[in-house]
Amino acid sequence: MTKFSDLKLDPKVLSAVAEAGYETPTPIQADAIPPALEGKDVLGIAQTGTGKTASFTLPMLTLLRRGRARARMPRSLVLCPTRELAAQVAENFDLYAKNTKLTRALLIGGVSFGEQDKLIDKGVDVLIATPGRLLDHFERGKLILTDVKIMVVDEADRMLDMGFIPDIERIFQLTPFTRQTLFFSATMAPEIERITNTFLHAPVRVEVARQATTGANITQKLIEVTPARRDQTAKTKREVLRAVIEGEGEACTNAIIFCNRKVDVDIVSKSLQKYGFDAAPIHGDLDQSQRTRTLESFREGTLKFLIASDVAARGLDVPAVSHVFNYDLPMHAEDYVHRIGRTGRAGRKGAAISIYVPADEKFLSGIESLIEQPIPRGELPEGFEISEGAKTAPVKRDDAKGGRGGRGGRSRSGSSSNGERPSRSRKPREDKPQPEAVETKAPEAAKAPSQKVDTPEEQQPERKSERTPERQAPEQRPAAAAPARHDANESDESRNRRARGGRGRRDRDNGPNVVGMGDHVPDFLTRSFRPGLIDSDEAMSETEDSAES
DNA sequence: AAAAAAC
Repeated sequence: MTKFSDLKLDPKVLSAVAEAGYETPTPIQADAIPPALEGKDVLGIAQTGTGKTASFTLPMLTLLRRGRARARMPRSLVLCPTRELAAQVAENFDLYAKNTKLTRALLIGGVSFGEQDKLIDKGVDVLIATPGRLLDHFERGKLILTDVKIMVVDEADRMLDMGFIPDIERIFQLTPFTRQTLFFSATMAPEIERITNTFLHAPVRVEVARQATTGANITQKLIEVTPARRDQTAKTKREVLRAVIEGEGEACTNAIIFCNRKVDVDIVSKSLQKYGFDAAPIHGDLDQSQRTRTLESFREGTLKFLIASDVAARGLDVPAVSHVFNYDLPMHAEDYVHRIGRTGRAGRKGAAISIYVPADEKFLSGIESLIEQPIPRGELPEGFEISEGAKTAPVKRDDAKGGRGGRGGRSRSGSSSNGERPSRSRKPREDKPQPEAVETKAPEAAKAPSQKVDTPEEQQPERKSERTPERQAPEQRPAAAAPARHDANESDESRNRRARGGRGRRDRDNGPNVVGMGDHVPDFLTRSFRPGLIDSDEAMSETEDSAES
């Protein structure tokens, strides 16, 4: 069997590989490294998790050992679709270059130019970049690409998905025709084919068998959920998520929870935090520094639950994730494979549990036909019912918590988006028998305290002095205690809701009184609800709105 | 139909 030592790598590079504990190359490494070392173009068709990064890093370093970088003229270029992937490649580079004097710069967005400029000016051997920032540097005249000897395109199909192909073509054209190109893609879409035909010269095609789409060591499960009412879908899914996580118990050492939308990443993350889970969000709208920090702590194991958009679906190397949860089924079947591929890596066991609602039917059938098998249906842990079980909320209710539960159930009705007043002025439950509506609300409120009701309070002690959280259902607290970023979401949502129907409805209900209501509103609010922060904030803004209209 | 990436 081939060893790294058989591969004609530079001794300094080889020693770093050995020091990192690697002896035997993966198939793609064994196949791609030799032609790359010969200076040939390589077209690698491989998924992430196959050892792709080293398959271009090691030959690059070896080839670059001859020669030196000149100011502003990098000698090689690695392009990645996301900042995190670029950072990861940079880490790999550091690892394997540590015994050499080769230098690199990481050019990604979201961070200041200063440091990057400095490195470029000094001259680096390798630029690792996302396309936008690279072109930005170029357009500012900071960067000369005519000395690029080796160019790597990583995750080309994802670049395609993300609309980067024009940028990639442009960058290709800025580099010398004589460069060596190493090009990696998980699939060969027609557009990818076209690019490779245009920019690669007689490439050696290296293909690793498609990852068993669903690694045998990954246990998959699908939890079917039918929410009681469509407008409760999100809340129900959060309940189910918590139940499923808790159902996994100790087996779940850490997990990535995927959502399709950034806003849901924030909401789910915040919701889990509120229930005492060690959770943090990651998606493209967050500060790069926060993204980096969050990912770092997740890797270190100090963060247990990473709530993620598909920014984290592919390529992120987090060695030991015990679980992947799909809060949303991905819309693209491919992404399902990528997402669950975050667990069960390196031969470890993994579990992938997905939440399914009827609206996901299209996505599910796409996934199941891609992986050529049905995802085994699972059940919710004890206390929950599924399938027809319109409400997945537990039917049982802990009497000891009765008072709190009842109260929580009531105040929760509109708490999640500050929609108290609109929903309150709505004709009560005209579409539902009242008892049922009550029943769907009370159980969660009752269940929540039985879980970790005290934890959120411990986590947010600074709020205690301002309000009386112990009298409020957990679901209600965070809106006030939430970080500013999320508050913005919440208030947007509530603003929209008011704009759409809340106020209109109330106008109908209350007639002209509404307009002149400003001074009276606080009174009715204080009588009907706890005068918490949420309510008074809401009262303020709505009062102002009303006064203007 | 959504996310990601430049400022």
